[in-house]
Amino acid sequence: MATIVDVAKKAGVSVSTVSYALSGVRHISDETRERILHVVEELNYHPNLLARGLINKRTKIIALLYPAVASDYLDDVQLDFISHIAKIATHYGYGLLLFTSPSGEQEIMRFINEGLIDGIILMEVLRQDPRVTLMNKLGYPFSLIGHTENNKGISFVDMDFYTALHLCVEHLAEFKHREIIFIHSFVDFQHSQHNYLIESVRGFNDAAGELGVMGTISGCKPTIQAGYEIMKTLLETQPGFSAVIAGNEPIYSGVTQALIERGLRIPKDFSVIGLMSNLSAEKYTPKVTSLSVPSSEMGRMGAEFLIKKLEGQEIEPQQVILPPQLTVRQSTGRFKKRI
Amino acid sequence: MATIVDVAKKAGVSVSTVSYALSGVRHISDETRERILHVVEELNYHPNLLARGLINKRTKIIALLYPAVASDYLDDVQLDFISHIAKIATHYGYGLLLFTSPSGEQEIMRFINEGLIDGIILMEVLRQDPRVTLMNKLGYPFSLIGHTENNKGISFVDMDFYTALHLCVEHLAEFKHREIIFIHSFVDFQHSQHNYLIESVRGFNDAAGELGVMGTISGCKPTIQAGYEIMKTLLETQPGFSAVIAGNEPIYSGVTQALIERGLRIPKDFSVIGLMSNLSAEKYTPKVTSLSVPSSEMGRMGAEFLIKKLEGQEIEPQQVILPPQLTVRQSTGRFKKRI
DNA sequence: TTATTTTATCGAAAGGCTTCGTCGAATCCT
DNA sequence: AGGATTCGACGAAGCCTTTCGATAAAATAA
Repeated sequence: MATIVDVAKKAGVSVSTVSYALSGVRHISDETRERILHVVEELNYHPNLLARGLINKRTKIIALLYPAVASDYLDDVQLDFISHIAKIATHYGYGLLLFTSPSGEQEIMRFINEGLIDGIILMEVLRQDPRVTLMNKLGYPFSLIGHTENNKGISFVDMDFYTALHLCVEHLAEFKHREIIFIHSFVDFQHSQHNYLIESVRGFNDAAGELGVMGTISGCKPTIQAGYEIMKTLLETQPGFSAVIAGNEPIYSGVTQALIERGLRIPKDFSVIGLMSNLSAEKYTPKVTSLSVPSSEMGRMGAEFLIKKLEGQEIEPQQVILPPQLTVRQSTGRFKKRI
Repeated sequence: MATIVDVAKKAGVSVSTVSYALSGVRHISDETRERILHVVEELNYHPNLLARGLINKRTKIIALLYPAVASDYLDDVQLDFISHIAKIATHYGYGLLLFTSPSGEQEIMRFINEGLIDGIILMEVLRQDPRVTLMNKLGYPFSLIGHTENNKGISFVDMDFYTALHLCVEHLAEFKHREIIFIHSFVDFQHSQHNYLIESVRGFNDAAGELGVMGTISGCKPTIQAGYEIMKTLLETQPGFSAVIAGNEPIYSGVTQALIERGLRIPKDFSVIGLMSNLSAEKYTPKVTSLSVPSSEMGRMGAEFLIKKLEGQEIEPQQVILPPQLTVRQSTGRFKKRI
């Protein structure tokens, strides 16, 4: 592996000259530069990033702390975030380091102190997130996918979940549904500090109130099985409802399975809206009327906000809350009394 | 950010003493060590990974070169690989750097020469892969998900795609299907060097020959739309067939949509096997009889093979070809003449 | 008691790069 | 022509660790 010394020797110049020739920080005569560049090519020289990082305190590596999911897998939306963040990072010449988000602040401190990472993108942010508080205090560069309660000086991108659920209810109300159930995914809602959950619930309740429909909220683990079971129970215990908003893809799938088992057809007998990616929504038959998180957009922005901050291009924090988009496909229809 | 010098000063010892106290390479008296450890705690000191890496030539970072898919998204199986590799890496204290696989060998050389990465995991390997040749020549640590033609000295994990497709055909033949179509995903099959594709096709053809069924091979882009269109065409031009093996999830989805549009029911009128993850297979109604790549297993092994090599635990190359597993669910059934 | 080994710690080099200060040579000005 | 600039390139310091060789003190052996 060739070092800068090798290049300098072979080109018959000093080490610093090589450095300047490559960085352009100081002027080097055309002739010398050409010669150096030639040797660089010849030896396939690439500056050692460790040595360079040791000096600039910049590594061009950012970290994505993604949620350590209980179910051991990431859902379609989260994966969309990740792949788009990776794409943007690569595009800007950054490496993306993947870590399951540590619970403790200690762990975060370690990452930061080890000097390997220029900045952090955080997912699954809580309303009051100790990780955010910590990084803010340390003045460490980061951006959020999601947001906290107090966002002063923080760059983030999120979706407006309040309006999102409002839209869903509106859509169903237009189809004359009078009893709607929102099955969201949660672990422990009572203590949940996830902003998107709280906002979703608020939007759902407000819309139901405003539009005079009866809205019920239910929740289960984000698995097909759980969605299936809760839906089966609901069909027995709550005879009046005719529409469901499924909080994510597995739940949607479980819900439909319970419906089909009951002989209920979508959308003739029953309407279902799914919160899932557009790609997932197209996979089902009937295609799913879906409220899709603009994950590619959010991933892109989350990454760009951080990178721009690192490059010193943006000093003002960037805060974006994207509008939700309801795509009406074929899983929702006009209300018909259940038999 | 505290450095080792700060620790040394505060503890009243030399820098090297601190280093030894922390690494345990040389003995340091209990008393001194305690004192140092205490200061370390106090200052929240963490060794700078860059400085350390500059010396040991080890960074505890591995890179995953994942395929740069044209369709701009990764499918369920690939995502499964990635999330499991990330998990294992974290578990062993390694960071996982994500890169879309560079086409050129130049790019790979750059990664290696920059000294940031200890080893590489390669996905979407070709039969004769220049990247593999290169890394072999350089003696650079790597492992493969998939394998090449000549695997001497290479660690890899793969699935037996020959047997996989053989199993699929067997299953359909048992149900008396006499005309089967295998729709795989490809970009340019003529020049494809993907081992899994070649093996799949071979397994399909051999099985068809042995079992006396008529096997046709078709291919399209891995999108729902493409699957839908090719299936629609096939239904018109090739009246006799009653079963399809869909090469991946979007194709499966497109195929089913074309069938439903034609009024053909699964599995009553038509059988479909999907090559997809078990999780995806469970999402559909009817649940999909699927040939699932053991992606979690493969991701785990791919990562472990590399890490063990890096840690010097395994000198012998590890080569594993996992058996395919056909899970019979509800999308396949006994042959019935199409009307 | 002197010589020898062991123990506990220190100082300095090395790893590869960037950057600051410097200096000789070439160019300019008056 | 002599002094002031500019140009082109060099040497050395510094970033933070690890590690090798060395040293003084303590413990053991003769």
